[in-house]
Amino acid sequence: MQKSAKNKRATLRDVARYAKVSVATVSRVLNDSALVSQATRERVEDTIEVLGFVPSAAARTLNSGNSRTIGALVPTLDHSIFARYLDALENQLSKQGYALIVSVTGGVPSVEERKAFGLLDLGVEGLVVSGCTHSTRFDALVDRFRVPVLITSYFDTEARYPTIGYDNRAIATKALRYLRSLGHQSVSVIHGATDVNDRILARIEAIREAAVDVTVKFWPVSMDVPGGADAVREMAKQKDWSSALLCLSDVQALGALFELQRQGVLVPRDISIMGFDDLEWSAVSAPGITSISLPAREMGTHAANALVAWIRTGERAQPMSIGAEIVVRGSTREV
Amino acid sequence: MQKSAKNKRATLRDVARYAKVSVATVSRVLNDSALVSQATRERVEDTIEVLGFVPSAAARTLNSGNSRTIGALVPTLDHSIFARYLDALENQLSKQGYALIVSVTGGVPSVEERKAFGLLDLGVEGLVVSGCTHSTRFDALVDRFRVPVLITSYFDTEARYPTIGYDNRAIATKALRYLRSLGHQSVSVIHGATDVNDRILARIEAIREAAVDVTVKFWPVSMDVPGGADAVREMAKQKDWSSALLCLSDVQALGALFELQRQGVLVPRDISIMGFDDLEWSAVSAPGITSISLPAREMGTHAANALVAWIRTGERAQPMSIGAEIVVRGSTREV
DNA sequence: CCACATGATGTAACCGGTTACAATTCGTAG
DNA sequence: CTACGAATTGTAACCGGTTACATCATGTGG
Repeated sequence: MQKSAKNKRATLRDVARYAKVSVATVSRVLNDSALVSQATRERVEDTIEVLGFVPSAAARTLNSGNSRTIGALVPTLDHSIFARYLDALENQLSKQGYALIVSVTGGVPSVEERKAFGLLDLGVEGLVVSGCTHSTRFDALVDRFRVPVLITSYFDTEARYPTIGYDNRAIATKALRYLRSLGHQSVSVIHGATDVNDRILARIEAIREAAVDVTVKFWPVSMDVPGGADAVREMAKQKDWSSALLCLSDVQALGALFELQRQGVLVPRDISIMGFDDLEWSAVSAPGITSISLPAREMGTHAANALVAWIRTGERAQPMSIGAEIVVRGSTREV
Repeated sequence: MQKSAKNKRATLRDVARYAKVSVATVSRVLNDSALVSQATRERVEDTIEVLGFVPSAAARTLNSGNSRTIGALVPTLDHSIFARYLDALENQLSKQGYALIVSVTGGVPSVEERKAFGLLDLGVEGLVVSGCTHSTRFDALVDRFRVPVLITSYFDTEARYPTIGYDNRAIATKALRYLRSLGHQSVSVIHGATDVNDRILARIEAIREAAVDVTVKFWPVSMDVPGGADAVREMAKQKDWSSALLCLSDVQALGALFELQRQGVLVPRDISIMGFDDLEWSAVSAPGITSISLPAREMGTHAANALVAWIRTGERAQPMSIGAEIVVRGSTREV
């Protein structure tokens, strides 16, 4: 094997040599910058084709300084809210020429730090972080890399970074008020773990502190369909029934609904159920589940736009509250 | 402002100058390569700390040649199978030091080509592509970049690239056989669009060609919960009932179940329902839906391992079939 | 026929790291 | 006291592009 490496990719210099022009000319052709004669341009393009030349992203990044990637940190992909949000985020970023690098943190702060470092180390131009409590080490990291950071999934003008998301406290209060307006005086709140999920935490705090004349009891279970069923079974065991169930996630609401049906309890005649997230099947279950619609796609799109604008202009993004609406369906009734 | 740029990030040369050592020494400290005296090392580390120096990924990539990223092409993130698969893929890649860049194609070949190019252009070291029909332009692209490509979501030893996934034909046949074994002589197959989804296509073909003594009728609807309900409504309208419904996606099965309940048809007494994918709520609906469990996580993990091994060793990955099991629940009965 | 504008192309430095190889220092065996 | 080798550290080339600036060939007005 001669020094002409066996199957390394061709470089710009190879093209230049082969086409008998200078590297500058090849570069000009690549960036179709004005001043190259038609004849030369064609010759170079042919050579590029023949050699199967492909410019190196790393080299380009090295002198332009931008990697055209942004990083997203999410607790999990295996939850439709995050998946849908990322779907929209990727879509919008892609339109603006950015690629999305996804890192899953499991909601664990130490993992989040590690993954954030990995993303920054890779040279992402910005970071979007979803719903987790951030550490001072994370902040130090961000300071160091001087990179725009956006927080999503909750809205808080006081936060260290611009937030784009739902005002979880307001939403939760709204839900509780709604149930109260239907006449429910006692509400059982079914929710997931609070230690790794500050969205849930915010909702719970708001409900606890709400100046609404309702007796509230909290039922912590896992954040999935079986969790909702578990909560109902526990209520049955303790013979502790409220007239309304407020599930801080629709998956739990579905589990609760199924379990109540299994036990012969009629919804909404005997018990009303209200969920959060407005997942697609919440509209089609029997009865449909009254829920709070969180426009995850909208959040993703806005986050993409805000972050790219921030990167382009250098002006810090503004916090943005994404509205959420109560979607009334058959699972709740007036008492 | 002097030439000492205002707030550019510090470079390795800055550190060298400031610590009064050579660039080579700084580089050695960074890669904690053996031969640096303790004193020098500490001095350099302090300087790095003081200047807040952060090595540039692009520069590293430029001479090492590897970007430590791999790209994934998926039709959508907004579907739990893909989200779960990516979750596992990211997890496993991350363990091996690779970051995951996600691109969503919507199942459109032209978009797939464009996004594939974007990923390759970014310098990904490998590509994992899920469930879409690939074009010759895509193949040309891959040839050109000489990058390992893995196909997931279906299994086919004849394919142009190594596949890691479910043998959709075998699975579909298995499902049909199962229904036949329960005594069903006529089966209505509810499925999504076939033009953008070759997994569904493979299942349909297998069912059509299966040497099983069953009358089959196909009901194409949208691939979501409302779609399943639509199919049932259409059956009601046409008064065209089979004793069993085979839904090629659990979301459709759920829609069908809800719609049947709404119409007062009892499952499984009047009609049996069987789904695909074994989504989490399939276990908790009332009745639970008999389904085919597709271990998406397992597929993601295997794909990650196979691709990384391929990149490391240069040896083409072997195709791998991921098993799928029938999970029997209350929605099917013997007739 | 010459001066100068204009277009096309080449040269070489630079981006920020890595690394082969040279150079220097120091300890100590001869 | 000298010499040789190990331990450190420095120099400069290189990775593969971009780009400021120099160079050169034409063309046109004076």
